[in-house]
Amino acid sequence: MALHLYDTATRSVRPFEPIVPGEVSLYHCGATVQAAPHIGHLRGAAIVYDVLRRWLEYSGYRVTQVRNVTDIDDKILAKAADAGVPWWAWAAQNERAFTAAYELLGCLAPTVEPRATGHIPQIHALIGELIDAGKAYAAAGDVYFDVRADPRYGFLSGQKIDEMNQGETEGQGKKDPADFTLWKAAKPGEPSWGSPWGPGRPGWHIECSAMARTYLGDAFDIHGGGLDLVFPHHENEAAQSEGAGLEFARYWMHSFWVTMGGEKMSKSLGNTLSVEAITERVRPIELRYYLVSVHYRSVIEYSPGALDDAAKAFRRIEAFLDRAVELLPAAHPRGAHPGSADPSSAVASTADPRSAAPSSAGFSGGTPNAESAGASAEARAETRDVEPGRPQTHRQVPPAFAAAMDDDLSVPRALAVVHDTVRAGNSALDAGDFEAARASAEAVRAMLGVLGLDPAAAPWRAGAEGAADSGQTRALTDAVEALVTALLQQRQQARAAKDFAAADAIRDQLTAAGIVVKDGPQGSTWSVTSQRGPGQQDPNEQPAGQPNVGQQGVTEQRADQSTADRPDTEQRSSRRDYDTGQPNTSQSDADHQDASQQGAK
RNA sequence: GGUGGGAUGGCCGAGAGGCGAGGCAACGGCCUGCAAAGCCGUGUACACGGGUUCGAAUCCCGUUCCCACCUCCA
Repeated sequence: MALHLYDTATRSVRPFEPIVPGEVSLYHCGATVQAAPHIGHLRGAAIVYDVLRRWLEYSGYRVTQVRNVTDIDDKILAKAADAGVPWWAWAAQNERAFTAAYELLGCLAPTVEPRATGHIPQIHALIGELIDAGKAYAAAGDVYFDVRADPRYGFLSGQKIDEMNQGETEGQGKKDPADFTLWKAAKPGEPSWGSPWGPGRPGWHIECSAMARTYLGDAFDIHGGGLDLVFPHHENEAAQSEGAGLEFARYWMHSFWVTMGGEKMSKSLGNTLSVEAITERVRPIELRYYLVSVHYRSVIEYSPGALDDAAKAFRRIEAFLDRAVELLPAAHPRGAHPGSADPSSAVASTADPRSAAPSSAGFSGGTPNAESAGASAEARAETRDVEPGRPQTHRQVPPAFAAAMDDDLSVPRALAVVHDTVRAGNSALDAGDFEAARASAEAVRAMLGVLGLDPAAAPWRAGAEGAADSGQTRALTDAVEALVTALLQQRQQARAAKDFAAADAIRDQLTAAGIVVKDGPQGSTWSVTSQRGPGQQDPNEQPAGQPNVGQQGVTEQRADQSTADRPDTEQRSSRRDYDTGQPNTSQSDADHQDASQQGAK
């Protein structure tokens, strides 16, 4: 089954057929940078489309993704004025906040991220064409779109001009209250650009029509945005572009909102939740899992309990990957071949100097090529066939996962496949069936990659976080490492001597310090956890309030003999490398993030 | 007033005429020195009332409640 998408314009799921075979042009509305983002923005303006783009790319399409930044509008001017800063400073500051949040949540950089103010000439051109076509008219320095001149007006939202609540704007010179502004005449003290109709600035909507045309042409495949943009924003965009004779978008996608207390998250209601507030409670990757785990056309009613559950569900997946790395025979010395064709190893060895350490415990579940031939044959048998001619550079994903994703991005069903695969992998691990376990681990990583949730991929893996650590933090980490290792060695001796009281006392001591110890056949491992895990939070607490929970650490250390003299130390996620040694499975998914975004102008 | 979306087991959340997605929690078991992790097992869920059907959470009619858009919004 090929990709099917729900199209708002037809209110139905339609088979996706791109204009140009093998390529997809995607435009979706990013932020109007009037304030800092909240998690609703991140889902609706970024993560949903990031997953779409990743799935399209996985499916072999070349994707051109345009996510705009609207950096001039009434609210920006008003809020900047309130704050006593220039409007452009206000816009830039918020844009940075959005960018930081997108990155924090592992969103790939779009192909281009154009700003409205960078496209004034294109806007002028479009308005001129609309006037020439008799679809727009100038009045006292303003230019309006003539809604009555557009027979199709309302096709997207189902609104009828005459049925609408006409709580309309101050329309001096408007022919109809529903007419909307293409060009706003300058008011004193406001920024303005010269134009054929006098100085002014673009109205809302026109910038998207102009930018979509600039980067994607007269017709493009998918237009997306939050559901609340359907009307008037997208309706008006379509009217403008079609009015100028452009075909515009073939599919319209709309992501649902995030609610809190049953109501849409919004500034005016004050029920807004910043990324920062949430990442006090869970790690960013866990927040992403939460946001992604609900179908994009369902509302997410935020609750701390649901967030915690999601984080736990994700940790289960992660734990399997860790376990696989730990238990699978390590025979693929990471870092020993800096020139390896495997990008993940290249990234690892440059981004994290510590990864140059000789194949330390738990670092690799790789296997020599000889036996992986069989494994990959097996893996292939149960994975999706990629269409001929499409790049086959990824690990492959189980057919059920692909089917779910193809069915209007049914991520919840896709995640069920992930969890099923995790269970199968854990069973295989228990049974000592390494080939099956390896295949499961590979499949899990492939699926997570599509969702932007592969813990070993770029934004989440070590270096990034580790490198930001100060020397002092590093020293602290080293100290903890040494102390825990020493205690664990004592405990090991006590256990060997069957002095379980002493052994348990040590474990209790560590537990009290927030360190969880796990005994396994290969020795004990430990990890840092907060004393009050997310699950123990009062579910009724005000989530936007002061968070008091530390991050769930994911540091995993071996405490067996080989660890004692291991020179490198680990900080939380710095040792995420789940490469299990499949030959030539390049991780293109892991690479995107490294290409930094040049596009924003 | 117009236009949409929704109500699923203790919680989250898929599904969409027959075969109980998945996760979290709980309980029992296996494993473990004990834990942890993992695995196996355990739940007569589909707002309410009618109807269609051999069969309905899924279709139809009605009812109740919730939300969104029609003004800025991801």
